[in-house]
Amino acid sequence: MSLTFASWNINSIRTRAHLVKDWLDRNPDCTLLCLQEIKCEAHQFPKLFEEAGFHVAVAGQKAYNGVALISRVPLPVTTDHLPGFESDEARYIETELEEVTIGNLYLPNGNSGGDAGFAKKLNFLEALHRRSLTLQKEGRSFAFIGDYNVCPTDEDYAPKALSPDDALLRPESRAGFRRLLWSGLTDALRCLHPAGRHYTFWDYQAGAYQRNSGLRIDHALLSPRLADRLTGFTIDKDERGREKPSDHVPVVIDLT
DNA sequence: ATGGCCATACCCTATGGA
Repeated sequence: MSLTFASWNINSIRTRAHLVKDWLDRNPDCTLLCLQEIKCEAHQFPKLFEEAGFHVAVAGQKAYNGVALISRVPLPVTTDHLPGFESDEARYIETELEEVTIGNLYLPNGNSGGDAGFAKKLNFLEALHRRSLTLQKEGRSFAFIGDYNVCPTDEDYAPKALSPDDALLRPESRAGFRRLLWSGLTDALRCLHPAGRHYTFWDYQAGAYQRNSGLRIDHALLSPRLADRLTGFTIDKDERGREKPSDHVPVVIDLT
C-alpha cells in the first residue's frame, strides 16, 4: 500500500486558499495536506475545501499560528495539542491515516519574546521528543511533519541568509532536533539526499528566491519502520514563484 | 556597500515572522 502526504506553511490560509486548492487539484495522489500558519480561527477557515469534498480539521487561533489538516479521506483527530507543550498557542494537530500517526507541527520561531520566547521553542522540542518516545512505546508508526524553524546543520541555510546567533541556528535548537534523531527518527530529506542544499523557505525580502538565498526548515521525521517505506521527498519549489506566494513551499512524502 | 516584505489587528502603526 502506497501513501503520499504533504506539508505546507501557507502564511495565511484566507489569503492563499486558491493556491492550496489549485495545488491539491494538481496533486491528486496526495491523500493528506498538513498546513501551518493558517492565521485564523477554525470558524474562519475557508469553506471551499469541504464544499469540494475534502475533510478538514483545524487547530486555530486569532491572527497568529494555527495548523490544519486537509484530507481526501475521513480524519480522526487524536489530539489538537502537543502534550507537554506549556502554551495554548495552536501549533500541533495529530491524526491517523492508514495505521500511521501523523503529527502536524509548527514550532515557535524563538527570535521574539526574549529568553521566554526562546524557552518556548525548546519546550516544544522537548515535548515532541517525549511524544516520540510515547508513540514508539505504543508501537506506532508515525511521522512528525511541518515547520520546525530549525536549520539542522550549516548546509541547511544559504550563506548570510541568517545572522549567526539566530534562534533557527542556536546550538540548543539544533540539539533539540538531534535529540529527535537520536530517539530513532529519520530526517526524510537527508535519508534520500545525504548532502546538498535543499531549501524549503525563501524570505520575501531582498530577492531571496531569485538569489536562492533560502533555508531548509520544513522537515519530516519518520519512525523507524516508516522510514523503511520512504521512496520520495519532493520540495515543490515552483510554488514560490507564483503570484502572492507563501514564503514556504510544499514538501511531499512518498511511502511504499 | 546597502537595502530591499508581508499578514493581521478593530482604526494605522505595531508586532511577529525567519
